Amino acid sequence: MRKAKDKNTEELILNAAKSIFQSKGMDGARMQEIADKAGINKAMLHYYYRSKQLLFESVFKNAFSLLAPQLNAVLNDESTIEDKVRNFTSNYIAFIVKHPYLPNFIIQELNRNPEFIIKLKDNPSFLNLDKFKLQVEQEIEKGIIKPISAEQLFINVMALNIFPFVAKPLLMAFTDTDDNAYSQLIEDRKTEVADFIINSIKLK
Amino acid sequence: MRKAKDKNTEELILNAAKSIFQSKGMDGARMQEIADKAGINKAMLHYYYRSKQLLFESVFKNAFSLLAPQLNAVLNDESTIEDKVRNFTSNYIAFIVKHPYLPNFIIQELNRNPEFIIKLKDNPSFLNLDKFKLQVEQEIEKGIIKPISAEQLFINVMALNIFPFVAKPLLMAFTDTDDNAYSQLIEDRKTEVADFIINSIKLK
DNA sequence: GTCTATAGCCAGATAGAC
DNA sequence: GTCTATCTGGCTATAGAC
Repeated sequence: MRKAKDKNTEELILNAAKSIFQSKGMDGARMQEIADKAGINKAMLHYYYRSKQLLFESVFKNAFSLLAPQLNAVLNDESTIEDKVRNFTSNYIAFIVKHPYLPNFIIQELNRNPEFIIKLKDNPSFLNLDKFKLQVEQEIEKGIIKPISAEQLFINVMALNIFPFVAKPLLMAFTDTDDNAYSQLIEDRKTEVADFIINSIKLK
Repeated sequence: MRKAKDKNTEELILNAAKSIFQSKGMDGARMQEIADKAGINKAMLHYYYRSKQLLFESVFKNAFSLLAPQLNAVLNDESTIEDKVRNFTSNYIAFIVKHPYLPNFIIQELNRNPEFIIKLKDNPSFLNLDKFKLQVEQEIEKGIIKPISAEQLFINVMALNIFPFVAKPLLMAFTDTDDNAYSQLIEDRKTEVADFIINSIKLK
């Protein structure tokens, strides 16, 4: 039975770096703070990852590789659009509740450095919407859903699911809710969002 | 007839700071870069705004005061929910197209420093959802729209309108579009988003 | 592999001439 | 009000002992 203490140093550093980078961003993070969190000294960070930039990239790729596969799995399975929307909404919200800093971290750092995504797109496991597009067109033709562009539908699903996490402080202020009430709002969205989307696109 | 050159130094600095802070964030911005952009030297920044922190706060409050009044105006006018959704969507997207860095800046900096919003909430012109809530309840009762919580509806409207700007690099990659194609997607959303929402909540 | 000490640089802030 | 020059502190990164 392994304890956390058995983790090797490299992993300790990566976990500490994840936590600091995701809450403060590349520019706001301090190597000293990462070292403190990992319980080792600054020199070790450079010994294992050479520079702040390389340590950051390790954390970023690691974070991104958590998000994309889940999206792909849902988009490319054999279920109907309606089921895809329901599964995605419920699963993705549950996932992000466990990793609340993740979407904001990804979005923020991609805005800071948009060229960065070019590297990611080379990866063969990167998101591919082709199958989803085809399916949307087919269901429209069959009269199952109303006409909508697959891209717009995809953006809507992403927006409705992810935005409440990214803009949490702003939305808490606007809706005048505290942390508990806001968590409840989010919890409700696991089904609310799917209903909202399905209501909009489904033909009676 | 005033030329840009007639602007006083304080304003020059604020505009330069706006541009740099909004694209790089508080931590990524450099006073030297702001001075260069304003065409003056670093000492002047401190002469007028004392510290980086205070200069940043001026920019932030300035940016925030652009967003909130527009929201309030739409939410508190006398039109129906449907018209509110249509007006808001079309106007807000047009507004953000002109200030593309604004939403991301606000969201990012509020995440970095969530206590900051407490100061903003004290402002009497801060967003108030009471009237909107009442109106949603009334239209539900009258059978004009389907039952939905006003907060969830509000979050949905915000998410669908703002997220495409905040997550632009990510969504461009996922939908495999270039800058022009993405601008077109956004342009289409001025009506698409309103239709999407109305379809979902309106009773036949 | 892990540590302490420090090099070297860069950013925010200030002093002081004009 | 505006400038140049400089201080001061903090940060990344490395040297070198163990």
